[in-house]
Amino acid sequence: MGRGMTGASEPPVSDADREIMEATHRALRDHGYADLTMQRIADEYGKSTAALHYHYDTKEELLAAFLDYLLDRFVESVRAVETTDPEDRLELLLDRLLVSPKSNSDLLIAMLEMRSQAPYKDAFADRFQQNDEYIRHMLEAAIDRGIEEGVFADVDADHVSRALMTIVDGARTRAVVLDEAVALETARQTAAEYVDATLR
Amino acid sequence: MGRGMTGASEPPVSDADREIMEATHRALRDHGYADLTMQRIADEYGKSTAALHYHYDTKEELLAAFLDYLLDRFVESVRAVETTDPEDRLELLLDRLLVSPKSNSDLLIAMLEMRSQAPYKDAFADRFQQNDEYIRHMLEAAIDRGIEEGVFADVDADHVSRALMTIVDGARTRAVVLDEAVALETARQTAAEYVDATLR
DNA sequence: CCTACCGATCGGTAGG
DNA sequence: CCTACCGATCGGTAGG
Repeated sequence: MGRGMTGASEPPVSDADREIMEATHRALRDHGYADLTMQRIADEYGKSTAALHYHYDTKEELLAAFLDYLLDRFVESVRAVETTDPEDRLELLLDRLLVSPKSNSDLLIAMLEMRSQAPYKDAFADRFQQNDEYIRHMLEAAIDRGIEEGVFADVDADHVSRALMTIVDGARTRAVVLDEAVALETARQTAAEYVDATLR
Repeated sequence: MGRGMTGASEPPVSDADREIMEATHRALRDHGYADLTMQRIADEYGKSTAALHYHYDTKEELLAAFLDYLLDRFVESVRAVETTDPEDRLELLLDRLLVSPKSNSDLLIAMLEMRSQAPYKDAFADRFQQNDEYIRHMLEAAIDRGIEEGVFADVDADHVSRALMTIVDGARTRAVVLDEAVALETARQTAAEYVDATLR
C-alpha cells in the first residue's frame, strides 16, 4: 500500500519515472522550489529537458507526480507507527510529525514553498488537502479509541486533532521561516501540554 | 512610531516611494509573490519599470522595502491594543493575531510565499525574525505581567509565548494551504484552551 | 530519447 | 523619469 494514497491514479512507475522523481527530489533539495527549472531537473536526471517532456507533458504534471511521490513516502513513514494503545500511539504519531523531520530540513523548506503555491495550483491544493485529511484522521482515530477505552476524556476528537495539526503546521512554518530547529521541540512540548490538558 | 519598527533604517518615504509600495501591494494581492514581476508592479504604478529602478536599484531592494512597509503596518495594528489588564490584553492580542486577518486572505497567501523564501533571502529572514520577536515579546510581557499580578500561574512565559506563536503560524499556514477560513477559528479556540490550561 | 530551436518574458541598463 | 534595448533564461516543441 501507499501507492495512490493521495488519491491519484498513476500506473506503477517505471524505472525512468522513478529516476526522474529522485532527480526532482535532489534538484528541489539543492535549489528550492522557486528556482526549480526543467533544466535543473534534467541536469540531475543526466539527460535533456526534452527527455523530461517525453515522460511528462508539462512541468506542472511532473511536479504533481512528484508531490504524489513525496507525500506517499511521508504517509508511509507515519503509517509505520503500529502501536495500538491509544495513549502510546498518539505520542508516537506526534513524535513522527514533530521530531523526525529535523533530518531533512532542506525538504521542509521546499515543502513550505510548494504549500504556499496551493492557492494557485489546484493539483497541489488537492494533494495537500488529501494528505492533511489522512494524517489528521490517524490522530482522530487514536483519540476516539482512547475515549472508547476510557483513558481519554470525552472530548471533540475532530477539534483536538485539528488543534494538533495546527501545532504541527506552525512548527514546520517556524522551523523554516525562523530557522529554528527548536521550533519543533517547542511544538512537541506544546502538543504534549495540550494533550495532557484536554484529554486527561 | 511604527517607522523603523523592523529595524531597517530607511528615511521617511517620499510620495513616489509610498505609491510604489501601494502598487506592489496591489500587484502582490492580485498575482501572488511567485508571479510578481517588476513589470506588474510598474503597471500598477502607472509608469515604466525603469521608473522603479530609479527608486530602487534592484527588485530585491524594492521587496525588502515593501516587507518593511507591510510588517510595520501589521505591528501597528497589533500595537493598537491598549488594554493593560493582563487577562484581557492577552485575549485581545490573540484576537488580533487570529481573527482580523480574515479580511485580507490574498495578502495572507502572499505573506506565506514570502515567508517560504526566507531561507534564500537574508533580507526577508531578518525582517520576519525581527517581526516575530516583536510580536512574541508583546505576548510574553502580558503573561509576565499576569504572573506578577497573581492572576496567571507561575509558568515559563517564554515557552508559553512561543507555543502561542506556533498556534498562530499554524493557523495562517492552514488557512492558506487548506483554504479553510475555519482554520483561524479553530486556532483561536485552541489558543484559548491552551491559555486556560497553562495559565490558570 | 537528442539536437536545435521557438517565442515569451525576465531583471536590469544606456542614453537622453 | 521614458524609450529602447541588452543578455539570460524560461517551458516547450519540431524533426529525426
